[in-house]
Amino acid sequence: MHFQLLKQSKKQASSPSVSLRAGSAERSKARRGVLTTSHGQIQTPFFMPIGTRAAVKTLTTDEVESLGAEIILANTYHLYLQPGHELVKKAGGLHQFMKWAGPILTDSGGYQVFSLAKMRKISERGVEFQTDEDGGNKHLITPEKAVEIQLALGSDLIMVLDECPPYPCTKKYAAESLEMTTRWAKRCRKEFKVKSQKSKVKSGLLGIVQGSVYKDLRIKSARQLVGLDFDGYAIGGVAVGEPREKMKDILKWVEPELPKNKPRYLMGLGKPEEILAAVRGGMDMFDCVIPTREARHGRLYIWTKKDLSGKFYQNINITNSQYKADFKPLDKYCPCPTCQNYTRAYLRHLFNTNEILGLRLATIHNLAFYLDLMKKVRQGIEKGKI
RNA sequence: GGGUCGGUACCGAAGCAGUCAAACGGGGCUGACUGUAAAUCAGCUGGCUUACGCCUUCGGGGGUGCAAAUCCCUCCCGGCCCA
Repeated sequence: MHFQLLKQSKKQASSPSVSLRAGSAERSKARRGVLTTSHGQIQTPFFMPIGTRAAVKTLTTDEVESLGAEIILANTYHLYLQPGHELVKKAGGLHQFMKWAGPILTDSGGYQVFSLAKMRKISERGVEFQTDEDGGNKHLITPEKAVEIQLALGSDLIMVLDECPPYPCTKKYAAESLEMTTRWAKRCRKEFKVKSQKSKVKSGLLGIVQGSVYKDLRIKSARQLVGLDFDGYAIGGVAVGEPREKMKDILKWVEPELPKNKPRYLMGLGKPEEILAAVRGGMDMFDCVIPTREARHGRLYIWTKKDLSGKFYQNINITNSQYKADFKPLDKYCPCPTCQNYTRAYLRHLFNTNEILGLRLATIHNLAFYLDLMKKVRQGIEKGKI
């Protein structure tokens, strides 16, 4: 794995045109780069559609690719439970198993254990958990195991196992959690160095900065991880319920600690304006369930203008009665197959009658929106406008 | 013609004298989703009102009773059975 920043435009400074908040036109730290993996290059900043269980829900990989995605995210936790990483390995690796030729990032499963395990116990060893999904069996995922699974899957970008503390949490809890996450990160790195030798895929390993909403803890976490020299750094534990302002603060504290020549990944984000703000804050990688999940729930993102100035999009609920006889295309600025071929009234009808096609068309559009957003972001950076 | 069961809000369906504007489903409306458990979850769904509350409803009409969707009489409509 290799990351290279592209030459920045001279007029880099502040960008009034994309200032998200009047009067807060801070200097943009936006970066354009190229991330090279065993499965191809990715232009940064980028957005990763989520294919948790080796599928971007409702779409084929051909479709995901044609919408402009260069990388997708899959999940260690889910694939470990089903169908099992050994089986995926037997299938020739995740890329071959799911017919995705491009790069894949796998999340470690730390977040899932935090968000959805029925019963879990976190200890120095790792995470013990039980889940209904396999009939209530007990599992132990150690940092080493998380790496082993991801290597077996053949992932291009591997995440360390971390603990994602809930919000709110006490400073004491956050501090102890962060220290353990660092120790886990160290173990992951060790395991990775040994085991990745044998794998065909030249994977990268990314550390995850924690520390909840506490400035000194966030900085401490970042420094510890940078000291361990990972291939990239993620900021985790955000968008877990904390106020918006806190997230901006976290970014502001952590970013200066991260090496310039490594990719930065803001995990789980976000709304278009949050991604834009984070790009300006120096982040390169994003993933979020918003476009795909909300699509399945009828929430669609549409452009209100061609550039990224001001309020550039609208988030509508296609099931609203106002679209009943709206025969306009969903989004007049969008080139996606959904917008080129179908009307709002038809989409609403599909949702209201529970036709599966509605979920697909909506997912196609929302992903197109997010991927186009990133394209505009990249172009904007190149022109020094972001 | 006789018998019998039934007619409840948009639909289906509980309730069978007071705690009923009336359970529960569906449908409809609105909202939420941020390292995907969930094609999921939440709220509203007689009228007026922010609310307290008030008003109009349980096929139509008429009774009994302090009080009726719930009891009685009658009419209308529907299902089934017998002629």
